Amino acid sequence: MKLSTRGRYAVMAMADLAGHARDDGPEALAEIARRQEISLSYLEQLFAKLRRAGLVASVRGPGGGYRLARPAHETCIADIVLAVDEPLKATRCHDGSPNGCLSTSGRCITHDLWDALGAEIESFLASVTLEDVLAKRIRKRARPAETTDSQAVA
Amino acid sequence: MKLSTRGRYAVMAMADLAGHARDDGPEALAEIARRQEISLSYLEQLFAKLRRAGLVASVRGPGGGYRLARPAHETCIADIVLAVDEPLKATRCHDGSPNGCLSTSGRCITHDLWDALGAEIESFLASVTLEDVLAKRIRKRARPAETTDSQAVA
DNA sequence: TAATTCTTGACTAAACTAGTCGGGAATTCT
DNA sequence: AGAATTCCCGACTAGTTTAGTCAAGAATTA
Repeated sequence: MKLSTRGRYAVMAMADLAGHARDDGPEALAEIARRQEISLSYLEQLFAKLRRAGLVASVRGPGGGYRLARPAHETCIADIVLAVDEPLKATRCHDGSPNGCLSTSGRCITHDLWDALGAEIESFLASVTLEDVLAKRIRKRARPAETTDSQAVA
Repeated sequence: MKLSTRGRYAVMAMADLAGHARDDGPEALAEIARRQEISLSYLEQLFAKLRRAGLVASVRGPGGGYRLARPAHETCIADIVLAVDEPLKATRCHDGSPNGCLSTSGRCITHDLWDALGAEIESFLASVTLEDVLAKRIRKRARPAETTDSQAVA
């Protein structure tokens, strides 16, 4: 799971689309571009990927545009990010882990750590839907109490 | 909180240092570089930042090297990553959020989302210490049950 | 047929990553 | 003192990624 600005632009645009979807009428990219202050050509690239991933459907011609392929409460943020941010090529780890292990031979000391972090991020983003974002229903997950005495950090 | 390979290299090196710390004798960077297959010059850059952040102490001259400034169970991963990955300059959000909001005016629709994600990542990395990594004591946090019917995602 | 909108591919300036290189300063050993 | 070792620091760089631009084309509607 890669986290880049591209993914964030995609989520912004999808949230905008979800918010402006009026009964079955598609929304033109130009409108989204204007509202979200993203260049149209750049948005086109993002939506090409979102369409290939099956997250949006397109309608051509005048009055055309894009609409969500599934309702907002069934489209999660992880899907969007994964659609536009192609999985990072593991430069070093040859252990099949896409989460950033850097050892050249076998699994490195920190392998499990990055695995766990990747799972953490993905599970969080998979738990939030577009509807949640629109409704500002973002759940901050409470942390379970510490077992070791590691210290808190800003 | 930025997540780059630089941060991962730093954590690898710190874990190596923690694992090879023998009673008060400092460990030379050259050894860490050799074991972890990281270029020495690059490691020097990383340790310069780690030293400025107060995570390691240096000893010059023959027999010198670096040692942890605090015991391994008091050094958390978030500290290490924050020390070497300087906070990303917010290209767009002017709302003081360092977590990736992209709106040019005020807080955008997805502002809270990235805020929550940043907190999630940081809280996870703050909960893991170097000792945990060495002991392979990585806790995968269980996810609370869903309240909405958002779907699971690979 | 003309206008609108999506679709695709090639190209690009700026920034960032992951380094390299060269010299210098502190310390210890002989 | 002098040499070796190790940290310290800044400048430089090839390659990649980001965030676009530009141009042409295909589908649809009026």
